[in-house]
Amino acid sequence: MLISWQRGEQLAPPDLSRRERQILDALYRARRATAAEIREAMPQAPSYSAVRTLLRILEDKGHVRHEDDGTRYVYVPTIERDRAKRSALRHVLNTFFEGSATQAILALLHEDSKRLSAEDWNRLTEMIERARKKGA
Amino acid sequence: MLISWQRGEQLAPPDLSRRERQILDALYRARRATAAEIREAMPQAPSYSAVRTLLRILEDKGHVRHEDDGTRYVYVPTIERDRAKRSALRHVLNTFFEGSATQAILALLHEDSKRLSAEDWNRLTEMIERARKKGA
DNA sequence: GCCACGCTGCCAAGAAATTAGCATCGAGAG
DNA sequence: CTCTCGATGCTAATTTCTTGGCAGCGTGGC
Repeated sequence: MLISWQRGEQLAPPDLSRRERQILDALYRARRATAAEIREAMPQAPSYSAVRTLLRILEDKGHVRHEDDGTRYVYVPTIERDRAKRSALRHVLNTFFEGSATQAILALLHEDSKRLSAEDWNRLTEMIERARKKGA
Repeated sequence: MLISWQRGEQLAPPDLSRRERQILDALYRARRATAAEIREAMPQAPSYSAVRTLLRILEDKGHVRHEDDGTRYVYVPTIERDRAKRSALRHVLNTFFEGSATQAILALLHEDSKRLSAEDWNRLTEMIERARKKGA
């Protein structure tokens, strides 16, 4: 059997440990936050001290930087949200959708169809039209 | 600042180590594969022996099972692809799209708009219509 | 000035993950 | 039957992660 990876991409081992990933994800979600805030946002959070250590490590590895806010640090991801976003999407696409955005969209629709309002649907259709023109 | 997690979900620490995730992902991509095949599909792969060990651990943890194929093992994820798929999507949604499928779809369209054929677009529109009716 | 508080820096122990190596076993060829 | 090959089971050692703890520093209250 042949297992192929699509496009030379986040194929590399994540380079982040489990906890590091968890923290980085929380940070992406928050966009910017202090160690304490991140910790609060984490279920089954490790100690405050641990979070700080991990943030320091993430900073070493270049995934995160901090800004001084008075006496404390506010952390921010270094890789732009947008790039990280696309990378994450692509990873899911490659793992579960054979790299096909269309398939993924279908899954998303299926997942959320009950929650969407009429207005959402209209916006969606509109979005597609716009994207279609842009792409063509 | 308040960082909120949406829906009680994969919030738990992944419970899988970096390597375990990597291997499980490869397996989801392949749908079924032997240790050797998985290893070949991994960039910066560890030794064959390591891959086997990790598969055994994944089996212990219940994420994977194996079937005998003659003299060797073929591994398969135990959690249905579909469920894993949804879980992965939701995670990305929560991390980068504020839980909004619509936003994610927009990103996917943006990402792929150049690659889609006219036929793809039609199918997409059709999909939306169908999902819309089904949801309503 | 002096203390309490909130935060940071650093470190070293303990736990977990990761790896390689070796012993084994069964199938098939000669 | 016997040897070889390809696979597996297991385990011990190493590396990396993860954690808590403690010292230090600046700010604000009293």
